[in-house]
Amino acid sequence: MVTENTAPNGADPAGAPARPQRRLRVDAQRNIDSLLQAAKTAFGTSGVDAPAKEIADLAGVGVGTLYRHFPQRSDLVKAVFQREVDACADAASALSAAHEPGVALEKWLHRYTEFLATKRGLAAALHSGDPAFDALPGYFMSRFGPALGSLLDAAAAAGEVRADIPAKDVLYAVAHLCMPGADEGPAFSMRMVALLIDGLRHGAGTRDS
Amino acid sequence: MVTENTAPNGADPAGAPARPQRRLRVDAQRNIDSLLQAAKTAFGTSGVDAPAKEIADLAGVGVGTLYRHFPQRSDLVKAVFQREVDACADAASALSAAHEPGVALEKWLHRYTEFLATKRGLAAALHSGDPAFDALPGYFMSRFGPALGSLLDAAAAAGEVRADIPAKDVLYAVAHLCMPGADEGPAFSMRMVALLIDGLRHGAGTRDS
DNA sequence: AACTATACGGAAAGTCGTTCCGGAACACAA
DNA sequence: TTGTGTTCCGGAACGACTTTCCGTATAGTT
Repeated sequence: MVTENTAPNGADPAGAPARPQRRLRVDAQRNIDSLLQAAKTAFGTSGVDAPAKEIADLAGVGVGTLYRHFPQRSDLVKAVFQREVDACADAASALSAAHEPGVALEKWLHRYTEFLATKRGLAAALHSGDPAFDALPGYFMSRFGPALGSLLDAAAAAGEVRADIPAKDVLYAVAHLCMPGADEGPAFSMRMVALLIDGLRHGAGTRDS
Repeated sequence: MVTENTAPNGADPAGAPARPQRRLRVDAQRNIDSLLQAAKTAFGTSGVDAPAKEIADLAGVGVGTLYRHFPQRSDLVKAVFQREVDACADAASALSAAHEPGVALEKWLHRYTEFLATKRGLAAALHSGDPAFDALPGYFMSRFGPALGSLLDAAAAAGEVRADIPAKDVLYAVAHLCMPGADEGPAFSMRMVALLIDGLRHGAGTRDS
């Protein structure tokens, strides 16, 4: 209670990221940014179990600073995850403003695929049973669902894609495509590819096979 | 090369569990059994990351003994996993011999569900990208596929279930049902439940909906 | 400029995984 | 049973990493 945690956000991951109660000192904010950037990089190269020292060094700060802002390791993982989810979700409206609906949709799906590609290690952590991560899948959907939903709606309104596919299905389909584990086998992936290529884009009203 | 690894089995996980080249000393075999039992328990209570000391204490041996038989942590995980897969798969023929085909199938599915329930933590490890675990999903299928297949065939021959459902689909369906993460949501589970209840058991020839 | 609250850095302490080796236990033969 | 060679056990020792702690440095304020 005394020294209130002034970490990036004190809000629950599922809710809107509330503004911190007290404004952070500028160096603190800068270090937090550096840490998140460094953590993202380190997670990519050394996995989510990258040593704290490695992350701190990469960020150019001491380990004490890391633990000041992210008392638990899961806090750092959550923050990185949310930051990247936000970046990817926000890209939707930017793309939507800069391109035709169909193009925006296509570009965003590529962006989303990139996002998934960097989450190979994180996915395992998310499903590891640690209750600290319970809220993240919900956050994932709450951000990506509407983001893709509006792209899909716009494209459908422009007659470029069919309108009967829920955003959620597309999100899951692509997510499964990018998970080459031994889950469903190639057949599942093929079905999903078919859904995306054949079903989504063309057939805005007609559909064979 | 000099001191050949005399761990539980030197065979590849996907193949048949070959007999060790040299016979183990009885105390060694006993300790291996204790370790596997202890590891199973510890994995259940503390997750797959349970401290080595905890497992060794539970087995009543020193940590040195643990590392003698399972030089890598993944070796222990693999051994526990395979042992439980084997136990569950072997239950199929036992049940088949002791019960009517329909009952045997039902009982085995319950047994399989139990198996999955204890693998919550293991599943995360399996998909963590560690190449040591790459072969396990294949082993999983190579044991459970035929086991369930024969149960399914027998039940189908007795006219108690329909014959057009591959064992693999049932395995995946139940596996998904038992994974309450944020993967597919309740709708997916419902579809799978429907497949199992409605599709599998009744409708051995007819099917509504 | 002086002052205070906040934050930084890295040393130190604690925890856990892994290695190592002296001694105990086993298997086998006589 | 006793002897002998081999295998195996146990836990201390070592190293890597996580986490805490506090003297020092700096941003923000008057």
